[in-house]
Parts: sequence; structure tokens; C-alpha cells
Amino acid sequence: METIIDNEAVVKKDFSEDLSPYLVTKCPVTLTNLIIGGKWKPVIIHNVSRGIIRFGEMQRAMPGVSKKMLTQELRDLERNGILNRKIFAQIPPRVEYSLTALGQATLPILYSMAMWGLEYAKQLGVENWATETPKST
Amino acid sequence: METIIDNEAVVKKDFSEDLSPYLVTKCPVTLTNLIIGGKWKPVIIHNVSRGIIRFGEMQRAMPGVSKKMLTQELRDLERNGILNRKIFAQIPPRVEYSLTALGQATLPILYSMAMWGLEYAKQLGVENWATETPKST
DNA sequence: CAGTATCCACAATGATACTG
DNA sequence: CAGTATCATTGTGGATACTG
Repeated sequence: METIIDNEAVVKKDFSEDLSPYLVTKCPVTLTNLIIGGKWKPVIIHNVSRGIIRFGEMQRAMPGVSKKMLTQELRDLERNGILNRKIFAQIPPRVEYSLTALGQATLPILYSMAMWGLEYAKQLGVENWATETPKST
Repeated sequence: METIIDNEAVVKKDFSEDLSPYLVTKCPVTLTNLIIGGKWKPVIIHNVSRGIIRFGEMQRAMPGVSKKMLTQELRDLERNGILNRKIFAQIPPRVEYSLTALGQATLPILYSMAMWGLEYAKQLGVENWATETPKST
């Protein structure tokens, strides 16, 4: 267990995220959206919470995501204090992600979103719609 | 009260939203994000819920939003069964928005997001950060 | 008042190749 | 394995002008 870096509970203030929409409106929902919203971040958080904690398995668990996007979103979440990133000094490299306390605290949000989404899909019968599988790296 | 159109409880299946991300992953959180996620939709829903129901007042209540974006987001929400749009046949025109049952059901999500956002802002002292006010029509 | 329509800048993402 | 770097492409949203 040769941990090199572990940013446990360290929230850095050099956000890459542009928080100006929140700073203008002071709307806390907007802030939450900026930190954990978007196409991939909720899925990443959910995956880490259920034990998918390495880069490779995460990519396999997320159809349609590219390395570039996944890296970018993981970095955002780390920088904003949602994820910890643990690097093991070995070859081949090994990295493991985990949720910070702030990250854990988002799970109820994801849960209520999931409940609503299921109900919505049921009412619309969206589950039965067809589509083509996309490619992507 | 000369109502012309009222799409009460009518969810149309010609989504403009591209639901393919959901159709690929079957992730209900992703679906919820597609329907009520993004920069403006949660704010619109919140505003309607607290009585801001006309186009003009909504735009005034949302610093930084353009007519184009506001119109687009309102149409999305209407088409996806979150909002009703009531048009009064008078000059000057008058339009009023209201939440459908599905729309009402999203309020707990917004609430939990707001709670998390407040806690996040408190922990980081984000409230005190400075910014310049943007222009926009 | 409550929108449309058009044009366009640039932000966001994809594809591909390379690396410690 | 877990990324970076670069270029190409797409998408998103802003500015502006017009309308019933």
C-alpha cells in the first residue's frame, strides 16, 4: 500500500469550473448543478459509490464516454472536493477513486433523481424505445 | 378568461430532447438530467413553483438568461410534460406557465439539491467570492 | 408582451496518436 | 494502466433584428 498522493478532505479553491453563474444568482441549486451536474458526473459518483473505483473499469461501465471526457470529469470532481484520488506507485499504474464526505452527501440527491426518472420512464413507456448503439472510444 | 390552448397532463412523445444517452445506458438519473437538468431548467421550475408564471417576469427573475434560451427551455419543459402553457387570446399577448403533476414531483429533487448547495457553499465560503456582473439581453 | 429567425463566435466533445 | 496532447468537428448559446 504505497500511497503517493491522497487529497482526503482537501478542497482546493482553484476550481476549473466556472462558478460565475452561481456567483451572479446565489442560487444553491445552480451551484449544485455546476459541481455535480451534467452528463457524466452523476454517473461517476454513483459508480464510485457502488465500488467501481478504477479508471478502466469505470470507462467500461460507462458506454459512450471517451478517455478524455472521463479524465476531465474525474479531475473536476476531485478539484471540487467530491472525489479523492489515490495513486499507487507501481507499474502498471494503479489509481483508485473514493467519495469524500461531500461526495457521499450527494447520494440522496442521486437517489431522488433516480426515483423520479423511473417514474417518468414508466409513465411514458420510454424504456421500450429503440435506438442504435453509438461507437466512441 | 379566454383560454386557447392548455396542454394539461398531455405528455407528447415528440421530444426535441435527444434521449439517446438514456436509451443507451437505461440510467434513470441520466434521464432525469436530460429532462430537468442543465443551467436553466431547475431555476424555471423553481420560479414557476413560487408564482413567477409569465415570460417577462421570469426573464427578469433570471439574470443572464436570453429570450432565446428562456423560450427554448420553456418549450423543452412543456414538450416533456413538466410545464403547462396557457395562452390568453388578447393583445398584448399573455401566457402563463404552471407545473404539471410530473413537474410538481421534481420539487423534492430541487430541494435536496438546494440543501446540498447551501452546505457546500458554507464549507467553502463561496458566498464571499467576487465577480463582475455579466451583460446579456 | 411574448415570442421567431438568422447569423456566428467559441465552448464542448470526439478521434487519433503518443507516453511514463 | 491511466492517462496527455493535438487536431477536427459539433453543438450551444449570444447578439441582433423582426412580428402578431
